[in-house]
Amino acid sequence: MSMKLLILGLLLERDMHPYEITLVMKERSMDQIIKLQMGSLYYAVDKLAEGGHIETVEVIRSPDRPDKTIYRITDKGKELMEQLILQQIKKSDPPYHPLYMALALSRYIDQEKVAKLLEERIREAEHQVNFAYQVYEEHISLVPRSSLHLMYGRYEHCLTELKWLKRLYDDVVAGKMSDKGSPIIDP
Amino acid sequence: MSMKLLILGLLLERDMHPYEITLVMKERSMDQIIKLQMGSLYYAVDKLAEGGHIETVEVIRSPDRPDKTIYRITDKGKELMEQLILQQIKKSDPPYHPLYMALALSRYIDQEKVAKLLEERIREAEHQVNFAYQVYEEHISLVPRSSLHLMYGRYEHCLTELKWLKRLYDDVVAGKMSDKGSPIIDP
DNA sequence: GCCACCCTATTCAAATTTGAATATAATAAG
DNA sequence: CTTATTATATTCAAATTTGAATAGGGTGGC
Repeated sequence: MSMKLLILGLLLERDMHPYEITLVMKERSMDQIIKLQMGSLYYAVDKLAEGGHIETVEVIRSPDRPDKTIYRITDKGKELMEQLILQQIKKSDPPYHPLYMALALSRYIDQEKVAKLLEERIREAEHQVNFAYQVYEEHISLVPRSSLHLMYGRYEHCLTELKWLKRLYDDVVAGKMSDKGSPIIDP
Repeated sequence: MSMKLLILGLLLERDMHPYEITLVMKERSMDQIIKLQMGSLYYAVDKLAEGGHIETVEVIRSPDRPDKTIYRITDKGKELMEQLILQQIKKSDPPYHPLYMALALSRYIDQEKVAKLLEERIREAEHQVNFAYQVYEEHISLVPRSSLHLMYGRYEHCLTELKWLKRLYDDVVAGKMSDKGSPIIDP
């Protein structure tokens, strides 16, 4: 659903063809917030077009390349956008975290392997934190606060994740993952 | 994938039938970490059985109810488990957050509606934080640290989310979502 | 000058997830 | 006593996501 929302949001600014949407997404590092899968994008565009929420402006044909189909958002599309936004704000699935599951079971396997991988993860998480903060800082005077909240929120979530990974790592190398009885202490 | 991991993990403790797995999941509030959809569960069980990672122990037939098929994990299944755990730790997609997208676009629509929904969200988030903390506290002396990290991590993530929602809410009621130029301040 | 890789643009089959339907029994609420 | 909800157990069609395939053109390096 949030792919549809993204498409509608971008078409609000100007008419585009699907591939162009991917470019804009990358430019604005939106691909960090919503997974950019070509298949899903084209699928969502088709569905929106079927439903009359977006419509074809023109098809650009050139002999060597695939046709470009440029779309525009319709009034129906703008209504759908409002609905989708409200719907998304409303529904609050808890943040599912695939690593949680893996970590709970990780004590059954070779702790050295786990530690190695966690190190990599921590390094990546550090990059993500830095990057997210940079993106935030660079946009302070450029984008409306709604977008800024998004960037700052991403920074904070990444930071929370990083701290968690570090605690895990410490326990793994200390061989404590199977211990019982002691609470987790914040650094 | 993490559904398969969950199934393998639980079958490690004892043989079960799929429905029983759902019960254990709820008991341990694992349904907060991984979405519990019956369809997905049965699908994953079928796939695991097909691949020889789990096998049928017995089928209990009773006249009035559907048959219960009880499964056990195989050696091949234990190997798969190790692989899946390492794989999950390795791959680090950034935490996709569907609300981010919605919020970035929310300034285009009626701010009062947004504020109302955010209030509800905040209330829910508060419950989640409290619940997550309770779950953590109650398990301190009962489960190994690997599981405890999971619970504490969940608490922290929920807390980060809550703070974020509150900042958003403040800006929405102050009508600042379209403003530019000022940084986000932590409370 | 050619090899390898990235860019442009889209399509497709296969895997997976979703959401609801099925059918019966037990328990609770009024 | 009757109606509503919850528990038992699984299945299925439809929607969606994934991951890779396609196919020609441009670009940088050696």
